Amino acid sequence: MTVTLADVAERAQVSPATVSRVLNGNYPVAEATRERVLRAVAELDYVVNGPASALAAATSDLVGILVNDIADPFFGIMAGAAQAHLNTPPAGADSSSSPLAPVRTNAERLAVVCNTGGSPARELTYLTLLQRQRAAAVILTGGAIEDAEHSAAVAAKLAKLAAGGTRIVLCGRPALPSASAEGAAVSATLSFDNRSGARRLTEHLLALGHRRIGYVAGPAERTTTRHRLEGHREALAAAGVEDDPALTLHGSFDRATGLARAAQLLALAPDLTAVIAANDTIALGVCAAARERGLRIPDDLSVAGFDDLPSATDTVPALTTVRLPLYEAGARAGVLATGAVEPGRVETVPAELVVRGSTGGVPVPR
Amino acid sequence: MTVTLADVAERAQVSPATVSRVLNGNYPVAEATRERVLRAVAELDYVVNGPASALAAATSDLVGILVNDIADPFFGIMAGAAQAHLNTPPAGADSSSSPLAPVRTNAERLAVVCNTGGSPARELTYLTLLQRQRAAAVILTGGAIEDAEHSAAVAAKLAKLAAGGTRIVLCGRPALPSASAEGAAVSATLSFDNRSGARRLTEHLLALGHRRIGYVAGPAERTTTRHRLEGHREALAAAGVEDDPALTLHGSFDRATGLARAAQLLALAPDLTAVIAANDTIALGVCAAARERGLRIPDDLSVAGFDDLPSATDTVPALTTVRLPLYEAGARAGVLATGAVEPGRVETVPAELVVRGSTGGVPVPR
DNA sequence: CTGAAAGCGCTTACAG
DNA sequence: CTGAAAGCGCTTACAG
Repeated sequence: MTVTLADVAERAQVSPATVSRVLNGNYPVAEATRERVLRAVAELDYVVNGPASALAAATSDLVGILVNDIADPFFGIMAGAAQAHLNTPPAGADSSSSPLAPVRTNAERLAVVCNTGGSPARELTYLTLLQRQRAAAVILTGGAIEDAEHSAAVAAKLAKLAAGGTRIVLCGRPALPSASAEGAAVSATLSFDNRSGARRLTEHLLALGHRRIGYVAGPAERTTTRHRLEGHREALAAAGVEDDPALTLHGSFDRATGLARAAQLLALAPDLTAVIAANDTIALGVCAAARERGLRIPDDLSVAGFDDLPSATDTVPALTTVRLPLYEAGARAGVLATGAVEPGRVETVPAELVVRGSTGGVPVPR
Repeated sequence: MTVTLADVAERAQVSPATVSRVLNGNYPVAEATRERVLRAVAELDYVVNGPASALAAATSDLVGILVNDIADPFFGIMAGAAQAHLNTPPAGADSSSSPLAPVRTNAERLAVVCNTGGSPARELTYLTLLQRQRAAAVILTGGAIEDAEHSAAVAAKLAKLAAGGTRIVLCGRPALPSASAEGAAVSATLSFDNRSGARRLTEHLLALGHRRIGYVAGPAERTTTRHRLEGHREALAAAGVEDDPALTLHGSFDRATGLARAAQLLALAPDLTAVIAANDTIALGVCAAARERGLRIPDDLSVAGFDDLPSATDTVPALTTVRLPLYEAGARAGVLATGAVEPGRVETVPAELVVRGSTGGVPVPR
């Protein structure tokens, strides 16, 4: 019923092998033959059978992109950028004029975004599914879960994936120990400089005179949460400011957390003059909590976020935050997932302080 | 090198056929045999070869979700919901206790999100790639491009996909003519009631006394754009209010469009008392433009959006908008993509007016 | 309940 | 430059 390669071969009066060669462009084929085959392909509206091709060639063109939350633009921006750069020709190559250029409509890599929803189990499940599909590459985005057992399971899975020829790229996730077998399996790591960014943000607040600073952190078990919190604490320690544990509250990386935790913090410690959110989305909730309490930003309360998502400029005033070049990082991850890199490469993505209107001086006591 | 089903069979002292049966749980197997096989699977850390399995069984468990912009939560919310409901057991089934329950870690469907970026060519490319993978289902989300040639190409492709056994679900996209072969190929359509929602929104503004209403529309060639605009115009016509073509400007569904177009509108027609944005993201840009011009919302200018994204409540004041149950719609699409439905089903997703602080009475002339 | 065997639709040495 | 043939790793009637 479905048209197969054999049908094309018959119509073009050549062997299946020749059709395969024309389609893949990996062997020389006489121009006249080539044209005959292409005409037959067009006439029969032939579409390669992906599984059969993947089985025979022992490779596939599937690239999996794992994200923690697909509804969060933090991940959407990275995933979209990665996907857009998966088929970027290596610089200098001019495939359009090469006589061996593959002609498949399907020469393109299929970038697929897999949403773990932050669940360790689903992360592993997706990795297995991608392993099963013999994916060409896997890009893991965002922070990792810090649970010894889970980390070991992921590392082991990545090593197996790599052993099977799948390229692994970490984007926004700390590098695995490079000495370990698992670390060596990772093709490339783009690690975000969360710690430095967070430190600079807190230094900014300290410079403005703030001493009582609330902190709404993300899930306790994520690397992103820990690194940002550590940067914050480093800055406090360096300035000799007490780090009151009661001023740090954990939650999810979402608006609801910001709203709830900020409300708690403000009720608990009315002397707070600033609240730092672990990311911009949480910061939106913090701003909402401040509004509910009738606090003006930044006159009564300074608020800051992290990431510099597009929404950071939609609050009034706009959010002071730490900019992470998410699009650029995602794009780079896409290139690394396909290009030829010597494994084990680690690049640090810089985090830049962006001061806007939501932070200001310490309110004068009334 | 990689462990195959034959290796498992050898270790478990059974035939490959038996291993396959245990793994798929589609044939009765003696309990003792079953256990032996499972032990061998675990010991060898066996992972099914997806392509081989798909080739032999002539099916795959890939489900493609096409989105126009993965960085936009409008799509992220739907895609995430769909993905989360792809493996929902049909109501009433209790698979956990069935002795025939498949034991593959990989029984799950692999939901993959494909980002077209709004490009017609990429939409077609992805459909071909999914066809090539013999996808179990394809969910197309968001508005369609209204270009006769492209529409025909998509419809033809969908018909072929369906002929190959792929289930097709449209979510947030108008139904194809049900009489046509292509329409019949679509398993289910969830069409958003954009027109009514838009009409109700404009009626709300008219009831507040607004007569000069600007409109920042989406891309001219998308169904979503057209339907929302038609609803707006219906309301104007019904109220006998002139529809000044100069007050409608087109752009993309993004913040930058809202900012630029609103600035143009306000410069062009300073007598505007309200601006409607085709979606919430555009509305954020409209609000920014109003701020830049020193206009207070809603005292000087009423602003409204569409979709009721989470960000709609982060503006100050919160955005009046039209709520689309995106999560619910995506979840339903996920269920329809896997469950057994008689093809051709069409469901309308209601759009509900949500009045918040960004719209108010007409400003008193000063 | 289990096995032997054919077949799914490609790709790729191996010859020529 | 082209073809015949083996093989990729599964699944599934067909027998028993």
